[in-house]
Amino acid sequence: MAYDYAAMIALADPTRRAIFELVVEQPRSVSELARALPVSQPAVSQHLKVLRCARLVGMERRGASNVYHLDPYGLAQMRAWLDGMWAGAFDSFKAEVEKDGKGGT
Amino acid sequence: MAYDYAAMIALADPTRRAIFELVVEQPRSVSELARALPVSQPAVSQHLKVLRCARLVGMERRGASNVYHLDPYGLAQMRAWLDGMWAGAFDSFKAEVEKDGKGGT
DNA sequence: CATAATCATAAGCCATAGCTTATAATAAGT
DNA sequence: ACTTATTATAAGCTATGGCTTATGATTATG
Repeated sequence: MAYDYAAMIALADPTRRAIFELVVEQPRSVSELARALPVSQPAVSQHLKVLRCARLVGMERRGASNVYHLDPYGLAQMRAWLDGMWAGAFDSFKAEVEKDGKGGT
Repeated sequence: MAYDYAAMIALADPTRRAIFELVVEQPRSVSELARALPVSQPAVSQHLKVLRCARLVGMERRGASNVYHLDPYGLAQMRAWLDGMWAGAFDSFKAEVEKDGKGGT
């Protein structure tokens, strides 16, 4: 179950980050987001699609509005990847130190 | 001291991720990396520049070779951002629950 | 000193990502 | 039923990002 980096790719775009942070603050509809940002509504919808595929946000219909909310899954996945990478990095570092350390003080 | 997302942007590219993971595994020279990857040496150098600006990797001259190694700073920064986002998300979630909860069971 | 090896930068090419306008679909209000 | 509001998708434009080849600088090697 290799990590597909979708969340990271999604958050690499500044507009998408802005959208995401607004949604994290509180659930918001598409028009709300579009009004709060310097881009068109279709642009927002396109970005929301990417965020949704990365499971960073989820949707809920509310009348004619689509209210987007945070989906913790994407961040959790990302955190898991980071932790794994961190552990691996630490192991490498330790191995490196041990190798160099044989001639040490 | 706002997070500038440089690490996230850097890791959004698949080639750069491959380079980064090789470097995490163990320190490697540019030519080593170029030989291990299906891209040219200049491409590798360009990617390493981005990774270095994001403080994901560091460099050390070793004769005519430039040996790149992991720099924990970038990952640490990213983890800090993630933790902050996580906490914020959790607060929002809590606030949301409390607001809805007033009419509960 | 001459040759080979290693690397970073420059210049140019091209696919892609993000934006726009236009439009169709659904829901609410009158 | 008609109009208004909300949203997703389609089509097209353009800037940008990643790749290439070419080249100059630095270092080891003979």
